[in-house]
Amino acid sequence: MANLADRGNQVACAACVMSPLCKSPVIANGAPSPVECRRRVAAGERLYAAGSARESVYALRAGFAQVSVDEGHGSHVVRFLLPGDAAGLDAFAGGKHGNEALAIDDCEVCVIPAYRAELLGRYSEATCTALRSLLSAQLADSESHAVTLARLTAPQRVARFLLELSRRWSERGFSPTHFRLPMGRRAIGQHLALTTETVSRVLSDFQARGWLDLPWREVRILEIGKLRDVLTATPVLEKSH
Amino acid sequence: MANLADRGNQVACAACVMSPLCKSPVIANGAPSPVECRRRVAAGERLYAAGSARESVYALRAGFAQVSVDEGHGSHVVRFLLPGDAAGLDAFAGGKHGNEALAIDDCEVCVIPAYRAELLGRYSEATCTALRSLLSAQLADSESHAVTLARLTAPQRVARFLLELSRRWSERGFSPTHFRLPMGRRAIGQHLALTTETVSRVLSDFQARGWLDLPWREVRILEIGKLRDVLTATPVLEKSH
DNA sequence: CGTGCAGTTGAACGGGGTCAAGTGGCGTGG
DNA sequence: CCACGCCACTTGACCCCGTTCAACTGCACG
Repeated sequence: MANLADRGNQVACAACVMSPLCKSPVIANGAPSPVECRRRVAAGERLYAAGSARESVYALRAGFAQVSVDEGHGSHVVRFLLPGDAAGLDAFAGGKHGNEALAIDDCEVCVIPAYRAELLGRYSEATCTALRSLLSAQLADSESHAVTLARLTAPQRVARFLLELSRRWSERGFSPTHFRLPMGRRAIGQHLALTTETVSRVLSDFQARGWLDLPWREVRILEIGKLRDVLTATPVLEKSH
Repeated sequence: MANLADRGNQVACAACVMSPLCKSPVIANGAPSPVECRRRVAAGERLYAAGSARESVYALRAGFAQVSVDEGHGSHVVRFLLPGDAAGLDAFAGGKHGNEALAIDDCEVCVIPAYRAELLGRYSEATCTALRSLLSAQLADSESHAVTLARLTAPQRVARFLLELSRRWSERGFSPTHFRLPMGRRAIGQHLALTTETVSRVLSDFQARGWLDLPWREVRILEIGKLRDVLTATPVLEKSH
């Protein structure tokens, strides 16, 4: 496995959504760290499998991963994980994971057993609240993604996808206009409910218009305003209200 | 406003997802009930508006409502609320509600201020866990809905919609084959990412095949197995006669 | 009555899926 | 070293499902 630090994707723990847990004040008072261990996961391997017992949540420290669900109609990529993102939160409800997380790149993850997270929450109201916030934020994201699938055209979906990646990278202190795009066209299609062909065509089109440059599994956004314009153009389905 | 009990949709609090909070053992020990008050909301009114401050979560005691998001591309109905369902959970993260809840029927809701829910959670681990479960379950539901939008054909979406309503009504002790369908075709379309015309056509088709009977804003499912077949059939539907 | 909205149904269009062929990078083995 | 196969991606041609546009029905309410 290559040296992960070389890839330039490693983030400080400060940018991690799980930092309220790791930095919980009760730890200073002797409570154990929520992180049981760090695991390396090679590209193509799973962080956890669908149907596996809910035991832990995961924080991605380095690398790139995707969370997908498969209910028998083909797999749908629910979200992509950047360093600092959490996965496996869905399983606080039942006993089993309803989705799986797959490493796209070689990854390094912090394994946080659920009982440890809950233990911290019991002794620190702030930590408990942080855990709820995390769930709540993912719920809002998920509902927002439904809007993408429900109401946007193919070019709008791709534009929104790129703009969201741009925002997420810049939140982590990286360039909002030039970043890696390590997932394949197929995975992008499974995320946006498009075929690989359509994803490819739209990206080619954006590139032909001079809005993007697409080196191998990278993006360089040249005209971010044009991408935003695509999003604000006329909706397709019925107008509301 | 009509007598809600007459509608036959009122549920015992035992079937409510919020009952772990209302029935929390710490209340027996003198803690206050999480329910601040009960409110009546007339059909067409909002339980809460998008962008309003996060103050409370809501449990639907009677009636029928829908949760929708509008990000400027037209509104998408994220889910329909049956008696016993909760709404407003999305806002545990930020300060504002990202979606709105609209009463389809005349409704009665329990208003549960967030601080009261959190207070109960602080003194009862079981209650805190119940709150997490609720969020977690809605997240799983939301991801599952994304699969509906991403990978199913129009007849499959409608079939799944009906089967899910059937399951939810039967969980509440009502008939799984005969229930009210109080939302309009437009709202169903906004939920499933279809036009009203398509929803209407698919329902008419199901009815023509003898799988359903559709009195005014009701459904009577006659061949529930056929609806399940539609969902499991990978190949395209063949037309009858 | 007229006006309005919800629902149904028909006809035609088009965005994106499907199928198919072609390209280029990369690993493997001769 | 090149030959070969593999796979991700691209591009073109065609087609189908669901949208769009439009007409019509029925019920509610002034």
